[in-house]
Amino acid sequence: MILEKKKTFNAFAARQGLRSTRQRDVILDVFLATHEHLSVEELYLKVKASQPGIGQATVYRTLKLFVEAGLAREMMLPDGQTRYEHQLVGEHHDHLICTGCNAIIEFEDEQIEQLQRDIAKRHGFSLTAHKMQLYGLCPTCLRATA
Amino acid sequence: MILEKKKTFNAFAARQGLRSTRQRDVILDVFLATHEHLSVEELYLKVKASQPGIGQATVYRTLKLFVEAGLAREMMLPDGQTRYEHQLVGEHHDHLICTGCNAIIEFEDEQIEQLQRDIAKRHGFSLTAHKMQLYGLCPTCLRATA
DNA sequence: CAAGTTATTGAAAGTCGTTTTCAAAAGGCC
DNA sequence: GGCCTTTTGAAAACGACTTTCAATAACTTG
Repeated sequence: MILEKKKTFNAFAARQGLRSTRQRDVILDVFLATHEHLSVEELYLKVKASQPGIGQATVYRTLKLFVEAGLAREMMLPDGQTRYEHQLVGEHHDHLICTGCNAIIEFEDEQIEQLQRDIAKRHGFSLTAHKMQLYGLCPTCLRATA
Repeated sequence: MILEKKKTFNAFAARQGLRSTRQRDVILDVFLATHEHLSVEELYLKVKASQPGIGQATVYRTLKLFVEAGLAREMMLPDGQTRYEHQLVGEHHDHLICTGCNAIIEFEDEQIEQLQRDIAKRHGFSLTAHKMQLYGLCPTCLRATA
């Protein structure tokens, strides 16, 4: 699966006439090895740990490429940092976010997606993307608050 | 209705021990007179037109108060600016956004809200808020693209 | 209503995430 | 290996927003 993603990126790079560099390889490896919703800063630290000397700017630039290549998705939380998560082709999930501990739970709901398509259709829109975040307190934080 | 909102704010101000100032009155008037999803910058320009000398910082500070008072809602679009819209008590709508012309259409869907509550419940969350944006092309932009 | 206390203000400086600039370095092609 | 072009890192620039701070304005109290 990681190999598959690397292929996806290489295909994209070839299509765009991008050069293959050590930096991009490292950043892709680091990104693919994670499973959280990481900020650029966090990614940058991991990258630097594995290859000191790689600059932040390169990490920023490369993550944008991943989005273009379709293997990452940007998400903006109210904390003001852009975070990146893996994007599996054809799959799109949404987020349930705990405002207590910032935990993020992913979910998918085909019924909601269908209703979203209905709404778009009703307004004559051709839908290309959507974002949905539910905010609340997770069971642990609820218990702590009570 | 505008009067009602002013009362809401005054009540909030009194509760918080806030002082009543000319600046806050002006900003509230300007805000209530709008019907779009305005950025702070846009609001600031309108405010300055009506009362030159009011600073940006005051507009930023005051809009946050409106949110706390429950009469405005923040929304962040991918353009990086925070926008504010009116918030009617008990009503919460979502947005359908045209990526061509940036038009914003508001909608409400009780079915989706119910499903959201179900999802939260399933994960043991106590839901406090949600954000949902659908992105696509509006009929006009669709026609222009074709 | 004057005096004192405290909140509020505007301007400017500061933050912080992100982007751009630019010269040096590296990649790919002949 | 040379040549042209992309990519890079460091530092500067950017832009939205927040903070600082001294001046000013709003309540409170006597």
